[in-house]
Amino acid sequence: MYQKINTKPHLNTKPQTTAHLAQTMALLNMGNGELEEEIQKNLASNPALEVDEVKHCAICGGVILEGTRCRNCLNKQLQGESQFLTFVSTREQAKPFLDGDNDQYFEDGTVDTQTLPEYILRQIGVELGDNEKLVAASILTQIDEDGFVDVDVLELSSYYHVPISSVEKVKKAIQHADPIGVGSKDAQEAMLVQADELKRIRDIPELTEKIIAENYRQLLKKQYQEIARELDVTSSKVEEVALFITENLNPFPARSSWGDIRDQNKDDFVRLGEADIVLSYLDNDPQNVIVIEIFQPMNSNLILNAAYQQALKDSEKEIKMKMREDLDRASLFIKCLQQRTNTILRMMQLLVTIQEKYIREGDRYLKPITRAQIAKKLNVHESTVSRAVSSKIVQMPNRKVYPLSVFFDRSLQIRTEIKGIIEEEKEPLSDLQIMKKLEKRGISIARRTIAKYRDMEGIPPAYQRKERSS
DNA sequence: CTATGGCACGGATT
DNA sequence: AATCCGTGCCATAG
Repeated sequence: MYQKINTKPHLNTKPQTTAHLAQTMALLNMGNGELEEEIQKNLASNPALEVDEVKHCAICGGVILEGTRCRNCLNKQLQGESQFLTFVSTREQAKPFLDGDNDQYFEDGTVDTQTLPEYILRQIGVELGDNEKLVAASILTQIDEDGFVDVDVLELSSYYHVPISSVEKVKKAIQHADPIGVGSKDAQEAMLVQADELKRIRDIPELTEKIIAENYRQLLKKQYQEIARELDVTSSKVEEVALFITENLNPFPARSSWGDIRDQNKDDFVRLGEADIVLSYLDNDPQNVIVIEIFQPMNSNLILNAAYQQALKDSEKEIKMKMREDLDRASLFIKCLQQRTNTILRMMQLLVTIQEKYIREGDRYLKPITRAQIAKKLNVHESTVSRAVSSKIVQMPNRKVYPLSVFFDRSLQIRTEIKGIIEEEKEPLSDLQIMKKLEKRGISIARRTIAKYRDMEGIPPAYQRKERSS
């Protein structure tokens, strides 16, 4: 049904050669971040490849004059009876659709590794001696994109011939510099530093640091009652601390924002503004059709360098060979890119039709599907779907960001069902009782599995759910 | 005796 | 071939 929308002859689905095949697969595997690097690499190494200043719609090929979406396609698709619209957009065009409140060291949600270390160094430079500056620089070059670094104090101290205390002083200085907490080993340490810093300015809940330090795991799982039990305080005290933490501390100091984007699996965080695919409602009205936008990492399309093509004709025979080769590589690369976009596009159209209810109405309506089923419907190999899904990030109409694999989460639906049951319960229900309730609704799973799902959602066992706030 | 969590097995999925 | 996920069994706590 959706094939009708895309009647673009130059987008052949079947790869021609093995080289084509290999490259397409490689590209498909990449998220936009990697893809951008790959494109840059090709641009740099291949003179036959060029960036086109004129923006073309990747679907209909028409020129996009202004605005964010191709009017041609919009109109054409609106006239058709499709339940959704599809676009291929560039980052620049997409900006208004992404959350744009990034601060100075952010562009597209990633840290500019040039400026963050410099920024910090400038702050702490005055209070450090020359040797200490070297140590600071060395630490700062090692920080990762989250601003974390595992400082090997001993090694640094012997390498730069400074006392261990100096290295520690430097580390402390970095941690207390502006994005407070950078230079820590992990999120836990970063939050401790922030708590420490805040303590100087105002009062903080008394158990804050103890809980971060000793009950970190439970904290992530939101098992407040359990923590309260262990520390022998009321659970409202613990909740107070938890609230304070979410409101005032930032586990990823080098990132600008953190909110509901947290996945239950403790280290699974997704960055804002990094989406490869954005789903939204037309004109932001939930009544309207869903708009699918696939992002290209570059702000323009790639084309063959016309001058280079021209030059080929006038060249000597020996260079001709090499130039010919460059041109071939360039056009192959472009083809593969189109292929990648096209595959993702087709897949998204199918996914959105299947999971429309989930997208509009939430977790309860996610249908459990597998990549293999999608592959069958699209007539591609399942590994192709796997690649297309992997390392892609999708932004839902409600602006939440998830890995594309949410569409294939087999248990999400049941998990929310369980959450619902527990929220409505009067008396805490044991896992076994929940199981029976689920069976009445036509869902049959093992008792053990309920326990697992509960755990994933961070819900404590029945005997700890005695008093409910709310 | 009941409720729950740890470990590990086997089948499905990637 | 590697990984993920549901499940059964068993130990432990209450």
